[in-house]
Amino acid sequence: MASTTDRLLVEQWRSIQDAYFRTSCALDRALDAKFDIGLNEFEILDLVAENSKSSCRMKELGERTPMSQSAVSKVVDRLEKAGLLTRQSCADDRRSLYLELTAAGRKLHQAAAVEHRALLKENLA
Amino acid sequence: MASTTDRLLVEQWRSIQDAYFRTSCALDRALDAKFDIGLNEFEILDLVAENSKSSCRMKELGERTPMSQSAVSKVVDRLEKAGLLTRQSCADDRRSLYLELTAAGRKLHQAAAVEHRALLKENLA
DNA sequence: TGTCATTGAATGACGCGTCATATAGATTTT
DNA sequence: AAAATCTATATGACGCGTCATTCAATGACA
Repeated sequence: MASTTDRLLVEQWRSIQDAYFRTSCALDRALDAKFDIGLNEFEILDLVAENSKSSCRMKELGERTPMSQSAVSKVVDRLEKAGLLTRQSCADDRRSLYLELTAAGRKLHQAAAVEHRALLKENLA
Repeated sequence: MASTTDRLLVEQWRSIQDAYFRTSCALDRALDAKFDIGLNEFEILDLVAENSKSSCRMKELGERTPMSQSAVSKVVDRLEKAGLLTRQSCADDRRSLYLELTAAGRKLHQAAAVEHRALLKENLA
């Protein structure tokens, strides 16, 4: 054991970890510094902005993100408290909630997205 | 804005995130279930096991891992409490500490490493 | 050699994510 | 249609990582 295959695997994994850490830290810091939101907050904003025309959100978000359901719920809490989006009850299923960006949310998202893409470009490949 | 380049970037990033999450969660759960240690604990064990012949550890670990210095300190705390390694003071620089696996630590590391490599093989590429 | 800056490590407060659970509303079963 | 089950979300306890700070030991420099 401790074959060269294993060593290569471990090295590959470490470099993935490293890349992931670098990128997500860079994103997180920049977004926090300039827009006062964390990376997860931005990603939820980004998802909501992406399909700002379809159905009951919370649920869908859970499917489009690796975050757990409760994490999403808490991120949305913060975004709502920050006045960036609203939860609105859903007529056809009163358990569900629609999420909608506020004007402030849309504005912040647009600005932050520019930064986000730029940092991705810098950090990926 | 919202160029196709940007969309591609974002997709690339999401797939990296996804891969990272899947792999690290799988590792974390398996290691915790079978050996009662988390992924970070294993990685420190792995690093210590790797160069079990050289100098003052804590410091070096900080350089070989994306974890912060204080995170490393706390992981080592847990490993020490679990009886898997020891901190030993360093003759030539009394601020530094040597880390050494205990017999139990070595044993657990060997078993866990097999699992770890197997899961990496499953999840990468 | 006495000051001043630097370095290795530990610690406490804090934020966030996870798990398990709770709750209310939907759906199915009989 | 009542009972049982399932589904969408929220919540609280808890663990862990980060930041800022602290402390002791080292090194530099006058």
